[in-house]
Amino acid sequence: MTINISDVAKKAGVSPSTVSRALTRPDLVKTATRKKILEIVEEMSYSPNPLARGLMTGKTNIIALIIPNLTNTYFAQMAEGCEEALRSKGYHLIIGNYFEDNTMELKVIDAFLKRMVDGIIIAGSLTAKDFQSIFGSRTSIPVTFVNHSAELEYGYDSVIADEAHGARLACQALLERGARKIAVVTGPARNPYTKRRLAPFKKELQNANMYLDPCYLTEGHYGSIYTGFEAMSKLLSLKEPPDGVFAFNDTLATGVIKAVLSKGLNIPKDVAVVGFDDIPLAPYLTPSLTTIGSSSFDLGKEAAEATLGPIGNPYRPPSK
Amino acid sequence: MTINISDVAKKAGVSPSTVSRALTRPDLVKTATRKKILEIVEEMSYSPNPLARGLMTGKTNIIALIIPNLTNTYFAQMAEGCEEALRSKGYHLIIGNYFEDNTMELKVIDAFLKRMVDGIIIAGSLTAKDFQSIFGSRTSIPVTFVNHSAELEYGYDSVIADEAHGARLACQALLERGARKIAVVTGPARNPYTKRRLAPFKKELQNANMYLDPCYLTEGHYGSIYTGFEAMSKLLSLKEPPDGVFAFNDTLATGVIKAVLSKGLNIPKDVAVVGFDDIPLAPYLTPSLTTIGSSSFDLGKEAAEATLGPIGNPYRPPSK
DNA sequence: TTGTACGCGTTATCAA
DNA sequence: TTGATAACGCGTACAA
Repeated sequence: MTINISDVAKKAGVSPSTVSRALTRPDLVKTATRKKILEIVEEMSYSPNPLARGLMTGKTNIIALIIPNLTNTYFAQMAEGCEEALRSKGYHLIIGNYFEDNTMELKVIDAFLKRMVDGIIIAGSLTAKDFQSIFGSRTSIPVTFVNHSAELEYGYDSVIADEAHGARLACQALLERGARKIAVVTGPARNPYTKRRLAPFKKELQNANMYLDPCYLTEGHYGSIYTGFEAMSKLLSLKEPPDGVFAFNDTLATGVIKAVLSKGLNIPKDVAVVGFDDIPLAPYLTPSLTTIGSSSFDLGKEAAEATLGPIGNPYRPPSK
Repeated sequence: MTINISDVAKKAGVSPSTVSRALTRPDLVKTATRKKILEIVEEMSYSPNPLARGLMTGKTNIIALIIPNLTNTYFAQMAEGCEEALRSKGYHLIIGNYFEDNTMELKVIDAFLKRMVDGIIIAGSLTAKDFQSIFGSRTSIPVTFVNHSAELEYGYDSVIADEAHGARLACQALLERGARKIAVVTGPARNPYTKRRLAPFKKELQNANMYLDPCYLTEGHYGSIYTGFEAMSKLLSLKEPPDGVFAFNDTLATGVIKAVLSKGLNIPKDVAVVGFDDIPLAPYLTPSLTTIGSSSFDLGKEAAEATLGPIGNPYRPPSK
């Protein structure tokens, strides 16, 4: 049926092992033989069966990415970053979208461990601590956490955006625009993104001798524009509405802007709005959304590279 | 190291083949033995090595999705639809994003064929005809085309949105809003999406005794908000600017809106804008974008189901 | 530098 | 209904 290594060997007048070597460790094969073998490989357009190869090496050349959803451009970009980095090294990206359902997140990871992926990138809600206690005994493949800060102590790699810096910049941006009654629309309080953005933001406010009034602290959901709309609507109905808002991601910010405009207010004259993350849409929202970047594409790329790091790349990537 | 089928067999006091049967075709095994085997499987938390299994069966339980990018929510939703459908049947989705580069599209498909995926879903620029002539001889796995209309004749499945209907609705929506000088911002002229939307739109215009003035026919790129902005800016600088615009997807529409507003014009009073696709962001753009739906999530789901159809599902999906 | 022989973990075949 | 044996296609000791 499909052509295999012995077919090539026969045609080249060598043994299968020599073909194998010519493909995986060319330096072990005499130049002449190697050249001939590679020619025939080309000619017959042979390519090694990855399943058989995997069975021997214990590798699948597949990396899994765990994310809450794909329609949030933040994660879509991250996936693109992963894919680009992986492909250049002959690896493939398998998607583990858990649709914002934490129970499903565990099932998805479980399935990937069974599937024997070569590495896992977790940009989800699971912490290294929990991963350790749930899956730790079952695997020794590299796991990289994205945007979880304290994972190193558990022996996992971690790639994080400098969110503290971003949060401080966001605060400064609002102050520069003259905002004095500053509110925030955060994601869920227990979410690590939220924590890492809120604390430095508050601290920066204090540096300016201000503080975050508790009634200006509202909460939405990172995946839902609507919750941003709701939160901002509430803020605007206060007897003393804010004149500056920091939305904790651009999804929320989109809802915030909608709420402001639907009350007939002007941005940034009446209310200044600053978001986080840098989805490509941002500059085209009307009015333009001021956003603090934390390129998720780069984050994904770095996570992929970190994951491949310990694995190395024993086989040449599919040439051509 | 990792536990295998003989370990289970030994503990259960049966042969490996019986364990295999108990797992893959339970009806061939006596109830008592099966029950005992499954218990032990559970107890040892054994799960079959997918590589070895694949080597025997010739299946990987992986389906590839070919798309131009992931940051366009249209395709992100499609991927989500695919993944949901696949996971429920024990399959996995591997991402083939070709970053809008048609040369890369071919390489990506080539890589997947080598990887021995069980099926391919192509939502890209490649037509069935070209796929046939380039890869036809190399594979017998099911291939499903998304939004390419004339693929059946080449023996491939095809899932398409009813774009003609959508285009007609878009036209009607503009007319109802009183638009009489109607322009379009299309994607690339040779793109199949463009073709399938443009013709019916023109025809519907004719039904209203109007026609599409060539100078109102502008072209952008489906992946770029900015080209929509540019195209619309051009239209607005005509001595007789349009009072209604059909943008061929919501990415373009976003740019179009930005262009209109930046000229100080009002939507929909001065210019009515209608888009295509139904990205979740649309209702939150300001002003709201009128959009004709063609749910890409469902499209992806249906494509996945069509792809699995001929494959069937010989193994029970990873239980629990 | 190359070939032989074996093993990776599973399913398929066939006989019992 | 079950077990023994032979594949699947490859990489790797080991010997030559």
